[in-house]
Amino acid sequence: MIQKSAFDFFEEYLEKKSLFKNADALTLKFNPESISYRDQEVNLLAQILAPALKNIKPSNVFIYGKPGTGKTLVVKNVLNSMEQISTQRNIQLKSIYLNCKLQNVADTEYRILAQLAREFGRDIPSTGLPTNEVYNEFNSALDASAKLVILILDEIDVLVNKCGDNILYNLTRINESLKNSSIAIVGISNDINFKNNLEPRVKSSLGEEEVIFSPYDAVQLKEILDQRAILAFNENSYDELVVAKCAAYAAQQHGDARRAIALLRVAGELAERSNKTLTEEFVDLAEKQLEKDTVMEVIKNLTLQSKMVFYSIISILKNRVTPAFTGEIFESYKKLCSKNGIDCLTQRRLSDLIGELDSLGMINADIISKGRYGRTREINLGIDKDYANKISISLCEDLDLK
DNA sequence: AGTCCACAGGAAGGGCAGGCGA
DNA sequence: TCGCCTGCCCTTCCTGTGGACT
Repeated sequence: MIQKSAFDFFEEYLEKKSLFKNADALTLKFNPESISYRDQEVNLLAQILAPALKNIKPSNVFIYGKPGTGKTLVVKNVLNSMEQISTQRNIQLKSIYLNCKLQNVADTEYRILAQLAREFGRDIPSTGLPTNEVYNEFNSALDASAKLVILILDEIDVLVNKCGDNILYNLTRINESLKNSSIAIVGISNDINFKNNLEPRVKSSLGEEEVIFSPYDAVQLKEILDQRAILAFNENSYDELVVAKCAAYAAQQHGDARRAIALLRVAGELAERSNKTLTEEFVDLAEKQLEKDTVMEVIKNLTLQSKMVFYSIISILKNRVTPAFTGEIFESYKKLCSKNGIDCLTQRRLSDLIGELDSLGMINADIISKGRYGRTREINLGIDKDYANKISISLCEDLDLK
């Protein structure tokens, strides 16, 4: 048999008519002209922020809603419009967007301030300066710019959970020391109870306005997907039922439009690779694929010790139906470490790592009491067992375990 | 009602790497 | 080179906890 060369493959690929007309319409970076079912939220946010165009500091705003409900899209859309107008009319306005979930970028007080100071051209090292000094740098740069700044802190709950709420208090207090500028904060959070956990002094200095985004229902999701599908795919390249199925899947997951769009994109890519039109079967395959991609991505980013702990958990659970407990996982982990010459952490630290694996969804760990036999975590796998076994094999190879 | 177990999880601090200015 | 600052990972020490057992 003559082997097909990569050259032939690419030739064929270029000749073939693609399912996609504009695949970008199904990506996160795509910015639609209008945002369906979010008129109220757009108007409310625009009303709150509008004073900035007259150089009056607007109220701080908190935006709540489940993932994929259009929060970030709406905020970016409103601020784009404001920036267009401010450029046209020479209004001194600047918006800065920071995602507090981005590790090593904006996930600590120091890093956020350093990023902000850099936005104004100040050269701040990634570590080394006292936080106070970075505050001073940012203050003076901001004041010198004589601009009104709207600071968007996306996933603000992640920041506060990690670093406490002091940073929010300090950011709101900056205004007191500014002569020529001011700063307003737009906080975006997936956690609707986020503000309840803030200290009263922070709450009073921060939360002046709130906008709440409710989840999309299946009908709304379908219409959103319909619009994107028309932009993304060529005519007759997909089955009408595909969009409905993607919408239904996403509606089950608290109306997450982001997930629905990703599902449609992956289903399209799978169909394209199979040289077929996009039908319902590819949506099922895409759902499985997305699930696996998420898990693999999480595992790839785990530290060595977290991988060791996860491997120990899979090893214990793979051959039984009953859950595991912290103590036995620690024992198994210790043996694994000593067998492989790896430094063993304390049980205290292991407990934290189990908590982290739980919050990542890799395992389900519930605290239970076994009465006289103590209090512990009851641990089950958060992923499919067969898939966990495959992961355990790949971890074994990755870590070169004996 | 008191005891006991097997942890959970908070607080404090050590050690390290990376960066700065003197 | 040294002292000082940061973030990060980790340990040690400690108190708290829920329910079975006595």
